[in-house]
Order: sequence, then structure tokens, then C-alpha cells
Amino acid sequence: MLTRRPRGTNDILPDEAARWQAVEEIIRGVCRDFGYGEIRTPVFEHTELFQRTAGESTDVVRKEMYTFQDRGGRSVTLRPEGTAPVVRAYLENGLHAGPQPVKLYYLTTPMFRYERPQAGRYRQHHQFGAEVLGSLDPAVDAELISLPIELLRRLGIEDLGVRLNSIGCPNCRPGYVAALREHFRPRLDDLCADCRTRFELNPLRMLDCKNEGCRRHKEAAPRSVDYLCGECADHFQGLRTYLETLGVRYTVEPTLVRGFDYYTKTVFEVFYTDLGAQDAVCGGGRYDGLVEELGGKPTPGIGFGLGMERLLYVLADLGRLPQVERGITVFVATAGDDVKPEALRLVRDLRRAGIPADVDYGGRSLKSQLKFADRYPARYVVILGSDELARGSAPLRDLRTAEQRDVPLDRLVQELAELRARD
RNA sequence: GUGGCCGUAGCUCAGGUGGUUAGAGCGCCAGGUUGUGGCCCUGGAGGUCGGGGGUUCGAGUCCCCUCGGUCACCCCA
Repeated sequence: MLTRRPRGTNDILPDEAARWQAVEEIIRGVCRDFGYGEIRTPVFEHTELFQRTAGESTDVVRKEMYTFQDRGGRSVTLRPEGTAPVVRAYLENGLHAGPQPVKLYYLTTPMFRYERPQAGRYRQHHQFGAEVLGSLDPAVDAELISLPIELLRRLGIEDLGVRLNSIGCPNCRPGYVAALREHFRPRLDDLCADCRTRFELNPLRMLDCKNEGCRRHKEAAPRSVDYLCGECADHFQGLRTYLETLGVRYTVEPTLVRGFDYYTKTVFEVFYTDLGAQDAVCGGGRYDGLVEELGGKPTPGIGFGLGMERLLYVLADLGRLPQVERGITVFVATAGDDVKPEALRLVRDLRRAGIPADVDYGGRSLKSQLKFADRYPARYVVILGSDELARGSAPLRDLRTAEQRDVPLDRLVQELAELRARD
């Protein structure tokens, strides 16, 4: 137990962390090019924030939140999603008073959901997300959807699918929900127990039931896009036109509904079939009522979350993991303890010059040190012994070519800097 | 929260019908002449057989519980 990490969590070891960093750098580059600024919000928030925004009836709020009392008796919750905290910060910090729209992204803070782990699902996971607040322009929707597409393109992936739907707004959704109920009411006896519950609580959910018996009945079910009000229909049409303008390929998926109650109009997913049951790499949508729900002026918004673990999985599956070099450039091997001070100073000087360098700390034989340097892997080895100190020069060995020559001690740093620049 | 499969060294795995000191490969450490890696050879370290209980003269092997991994459902990144 002492040496076991909590269920659904992961250790990211150096080799893998390097790949994360490489992907994160590409993400930051895309965000910069799209004009999104980074925002970092707390790992935990007041519990009410998530209860109010995600919706009391959602699974996330009902059974998946890491909620606890702090020592002051307040109920706080480890963030299960990224949108609500960003909207909270937008209001709390007066970003609504500046130029609109405000374009933000987040990357570092993990998310927490108490669920049974499975492929691509963890209790602590990481999301890259972006949000745009303050514009209802469907071109914003198109830009936001094209952002992860551009990211994937830069990562060397062109062919992930995009599912798109519009689930309407408070004006038109009630009519659609009524139509759904009308459609399913006569068939209730045929449906699974879950769907009978959904019928009461949230009929939209009945659409993505995977139960074979229920699937039959949703074929003929009414589609939300056929019940949109004028504003929503125009918005959806505008979005589709802009997506085509930007060359984003997508399919309209009438059964696509998302898990948070705050979504309005646009919902979308970027998916990768080989991921298994959780095939959504990225999911998001518009939330035009959320800011008002938190006490702000009516302000439209849209955003997405992209699962980092899932993205890394896709990259690995496609053989597109970024190549990262690990290891030092120079290893200083020592023959005898009396040269250790000089070795330490040499390593210090190399590091100061920006040349990754290391030295033996195990008191090992020269042979072992060479072997160690080889595995590290180091490109060059400098061999220091009392002879070398006496004559003022030392062998510099290229482990790749096995070439070795003597270099004056006071020229080593410069020599290695030049070799490195040449690589 | 529900269900299927799984749980032996750091890693990948062997260990018929329960029976002496639990094995292999890889990895790790060391040695193979005097100060030189990658190949090869030799040796060494390393295992509460996930944990607990039970059956038995005796369990890694059988039974129960539990924890964990994995996949699926619910839902989601």
C-alpha cells in the first residue's frame, strides 16, 4: 500500500515526461498562433461552482466529484472539468470588462473524477482546453473547432473524425425534448431501465444509449437540428459554412449530446476509433447561459477539453510520438580519487556553457564508467587522471565513432561547444 | 456502482492432477591482465509468489474475502 499509487493515477517517468513536454510545447505554439492566452486556475474550487454549472443531474456531479471539507468547514471540490473555473475567473477578475471576446487556454492543472479506470480514463487526468467568452459569432465556433484540428495536424495526424451537432437553446430545446418524449413514450416498454430513467430526467441522453434494443428506436427519433429556432438554425448553418471555409471535415451526428447541462447550440467531438469505448479525444460545445448562471451579464461562450492521456495514446498508436533525445552530451570519467575536484570543476564549467555534462559518483572502475556513459547515453567522454592533470591535456573520446584524441584541459569546454554546435 | 479476464524477481513470463532450498530471458551490479564502452563469457544481488483468512501433515498451486490491474457498462477527456 505504501508503495502503491492511488487507483486511476499515473506516474509519468522521465522518458515519458519528455514526450509530454514536447507535445505541450506544440500546444502552446498553436495557442499563441491562434491568439489564446494561458490561464491557470486552482486545482480546487468551491463545490457549488460545479454543482451549479455542470448540472445536478449529471453523473459528474452526482457521483464522480472529489469533494471534501477543508479545515475551515467549507466544502471544496477537486476540479472535475475546466470550463466552470475559467468562467468563474473571467467574472472574478473582471475580464468581461476588457475587449471581447476573451480567448483563453489551460494546460497544466489536472482534472479529477472518481470513476472506475479503463482505457483512456483515469481518476486524475490532464486536459488541454480552450475557451472563448464574449462572442456569439459562429466564426468563433469554427475557429475553436479548428484549433485542435490544427494541433493534430502539427502532430502529424490528419485523419481524426469530427462529430458535430446543435442541441438548441432554452427557446427551442423544450420543443425538441417534447418531441423526443412523444416519440419514445409509446415504446417505453421496449427500452432499457436506464433509458426509462433518462426519459424522465434528460431525454437527450436516450439518443446515445448503446443498448441494442434501444438503438432501434432512436433511428426514427426526431433530430435536434430539425427543431432549432431561427437563431440557432442560422448559427448552425453559419458554423457549417465557416468550417467548410476553413477546410475542416466533419459529420453531423444527430445523436451527439454532451455530458454537461450547460451546453447550448454547438456541441462537437474529435474522436479516434482505436481508443476503445472512450473514443473522444476532444469534446466541447457552446455554453451561452453559463456566465449568467454565475451571476454575470448574459455572455456567450464556447470551449473544449482535450484529453492529454488520450492524445498521447493516439500518438503512440499511430507511431507519431515526438522523438525526444534524452541523455547528456559529455561524461567525465575519472581514474583515481585525487582528480575528482578537477572533474567536478570541469563538469561545472561545461554546464555553465550550456553543455549537458555528468560525472561518476559511484567510485567505479574506468571500464564501468565507460559502460555507464555508453548507456546514459553520452556522446563524448573525457578521461581525467593524474597523468592528464600533470601534462595538462586529456583524452576526448567520441563514443559514436570511437575516435579519441588529446585536448588541452583549458580548451575542453570550447572544443566540446564547437563539436556540439556541429551536430 | 455493476460485470468479464488477470495479479510469480525492475520488465516479459515458466512453474501437469497441491510435496524437498520458486526458475528462465532481459535489465541491474561486478569480474574476464596494467587506465577505455557497445559483442561475448563468468559470477552476484534481487521475490512478503498482490494482501488476509481457510482446507491440508504440507499451497505459488484448492476455497472465501479483500486490494490492485485490465476491458466493458454508466458517463466522460
